This record gives sequence, structure tokens and C-alpha cells, in this order.
Amino acid sequence: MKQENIRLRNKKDSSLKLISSTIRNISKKGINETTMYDVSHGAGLSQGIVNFHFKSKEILLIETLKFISNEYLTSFQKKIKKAGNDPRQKIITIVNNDFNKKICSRDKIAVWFTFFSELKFKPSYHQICKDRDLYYQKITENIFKELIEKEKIRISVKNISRGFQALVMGLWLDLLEDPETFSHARSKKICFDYIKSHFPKEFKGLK
Amino acid sequence: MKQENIRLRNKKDSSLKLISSTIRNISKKGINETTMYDVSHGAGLSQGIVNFHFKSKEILLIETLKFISNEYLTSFQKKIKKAGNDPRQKIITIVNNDFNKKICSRDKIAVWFTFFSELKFKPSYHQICKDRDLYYQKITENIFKELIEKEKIRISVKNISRGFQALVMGLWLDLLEDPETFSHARSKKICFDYIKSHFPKEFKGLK
DNA sequence: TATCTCTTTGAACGTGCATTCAACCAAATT
DNA sequence: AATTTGGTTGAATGCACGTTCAAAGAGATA
Repeated sequence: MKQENIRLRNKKDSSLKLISSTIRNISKKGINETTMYDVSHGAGLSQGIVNFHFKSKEILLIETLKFISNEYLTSFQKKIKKAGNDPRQKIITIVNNDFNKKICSRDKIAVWFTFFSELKFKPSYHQICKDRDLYYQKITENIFKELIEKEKIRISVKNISRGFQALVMGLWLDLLEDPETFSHARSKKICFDYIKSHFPKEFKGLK
Repeated sequence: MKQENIRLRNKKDSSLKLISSTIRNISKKGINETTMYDVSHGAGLSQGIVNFHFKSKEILLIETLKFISNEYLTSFQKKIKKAGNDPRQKIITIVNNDFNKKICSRDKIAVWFTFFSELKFKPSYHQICKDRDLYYQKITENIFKELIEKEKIRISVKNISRGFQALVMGLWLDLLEDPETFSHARSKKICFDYIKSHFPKEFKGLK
């Protein structure tokens, strides 16, 4: 087999370094204060390089959002697959994934919320977030549907599922705002309380 | 009684117009894209005026955050007072206030999330939000404490109260992201479902 | 080894924006 | 009515930052 192309590997490497640097910088000072110089030097590279890899700052930002979104989805899919068919196990897996430290480090939450705050007027950000959202929503709705059938309660799947997702987002915000008071463990506990309160039979023994 | 000072009134008026214009502009294009020119002309005034009323752009932003925060708190306090002593009525009032259209218009939610996204590195924003948060938290914890006693269940006041607040924030984010799908009414319904699931006896008849 | 191609460097450029300020105007004070 | 005080205007200033690009460096190709 042909030896791997060094240039190509280095190029990918540089791109990745630039995106990581972007995440760190946005988390530290937000988009406005993050300059192209900050990004390139944070990646150990020099000034003009960002415009070579990404045509503009805007495209760099879009690629950064795609990166964390993709990272989230990949992890989500992998773990949900492992969880098997039990809806109980699946929802536990989702909570664990949503508050997994790689997926929702404070840096990454900061980046998420930076993009959320611009969704309203940046169609490209909106699209990326919406795609992730729809996927998440589709999966969780199915899980809650199964749980509702098992528990035999009368409640809207859409609403319980939306409530769950909103709760997770609200807890992410808490982790961003007040990392001293809010831990990943506490966030999970609150999610499990939400689930237990709706499905007391199914989750009786949980935690 | 002495006639009101016209200059003072005009000055306050201009300040308010500038803050309103700031809210509209931030909602429309975010902080970075909102220029001092945008703000002043949106208020029907001219270029240099913002630096006269507020020393700098940063101070204008802080005052804008103080404004919406204060508006929120004032409305919250007024309504909670009216609600009387029944914890059931009080929590219903809070939900109604949180999804009151003046308090959480899409413009204002956009502004809130813009500031949230910068909390991490802007101590002045952090302080304002934290103050509001603590107040809200104090009140809701007391209400949930009463409800827990009445319902005779075993659950952490802190967590249920935090969960509630997180849920509200998550729903605000939904209203921002996807105003077609999410209505204020639906958000309230989801909040009431949360409350009902924890306090089924107390809220049996609700909606 | 020589030539070609692609990545990186960093100085130079141009623009957009916050801020300043002299001149102006209107309300308050005398 | 004359003078002072304070809000408003809009052009001028200066700087910070995104982008460009010629030159250099390093890997691929022959």
C-alpha cells in the first residue's frame, strides 16, 4: 500500500489545530474578540494561514460549529447503538452522553452558546444546529413513546421529549454560568429526576 | 409643585431610546455587527450621541443588560406579590410571567442569550445575571419547599428548583431558535407538566 | 538532482468602526 | 433680554483587524 501523503496529513493537522484554537479562543473571549492572529498563533502557526485553510473568518466559524456538532453526533450515535433496545437503558445513555465531559466541557458549552446567540440572523449556524436538533429529537421521541406505552400514562410525547431536551440545554447553561455550583453529576441527577417523575414505575430503582 | 425639568426628561428619553434601539439591533444582528451608528440612528439621533449618554459601547451594553434584567425582576416581583400566599398560585404566576410576551419577546430572548454567551469572560455581565438568578432561585426554592411539604414527597428542593429554572431557560432557547414550532403557550404547558409530574395531588386539576 | 507543486510566513494594505470634539442649538437661570 | 448650562450634531481621527500576496520553505514528482 502506498505510503500516506505527508502533505495531506500535515494539512489536515493544521486545520484541526486551527479549529481547536478557535474553540479555546471563543471560549476565552468570544467571537468578536477572537482575531485571526489569536487563532493562528494559538495553533502555533502564523498570521495569514487561516485564510489559506478557510477562506474567511466566517467560514472558519462555520467549520468550527460543524466540528463540535459532528463530535456530539458521533458520540451520541455510537453510544446509543451500544445501549441496545431497552428504552430505559437508551435514555440513561443519552443523559450520560449529554453530560459526558468531552462532549460538554465548559469550553465547548461556551462555544455552543456563542453560536446559539447568533442563530437568529446566521442561517448557516441555524441549519447546523437544527440538523443536530432534529436528529436528537427524532431519537428521543421514539424512546419516550416506548416508555409512555410501557408505563401506560397519558401525556404528549412531543412535549415530554421537548421538555427533556430543554432541561438539558438549561443545565448546560448552568454549567457555563456557574461551574462551582453545578457539576456534571448534579445535572445528570436532575435529568434522572425528571424522567423518574414521569415514569415512576419504569425507573423506580434508578440512582 | 415645581414643573418638571424638560431637559432632564428629554435626556432620560434619549437614553431609553438608545437602549431600545440597542435591544432591537442586538436581536437583529448581534453585538459585533451592531455599530454605534446603528444604535443612534435607530433611536432617531446622531452618531456621537451614544458616547455622550454612555461613556463607551461596553457601558451601553451593560446598561442594556441591566435594563432587561430590571424589567424582568420588576414584573416578577409585582406579580408574585399579587399571587398571595398559596404556593400553587405562586408557581403558576411565575410560569405565566416567564412566558409573558413582554418579558420574553423574541427580541429580548435574543439579547439575553447574547449576554449569556459572554458571561464567562465578562464579569460585569456575570454579576447582573447572577443577581437576577439568585433572587429567582430564592423565591422558587421557598415555593417548592412548601409544595414538597404539602405533597409529602422526598426530593431535593434545590434540585427540583434548579431543574425548573433550567427547563425555563431551555424553553426560552427553543423560542429563540424555532419560533414557528414553539409557542409561549406550549412552553407554559411543558412547565406545568413538569410541576404536575412532581406534585400530582396538588396540581391535579391544572390545565 | 532538478523541477514542480503546495503550504507557510509575515509584512503591507485597506476598511470599518469606536471615539473625539468644535460648533450649534435649546432650555434654564439671572 | 442676556448669559450660562447642557444636549446634539456630524465630520475628523486613529487604530484594530481581516485579508492579500510576494517570497520562502518543504514535500512530491521526474
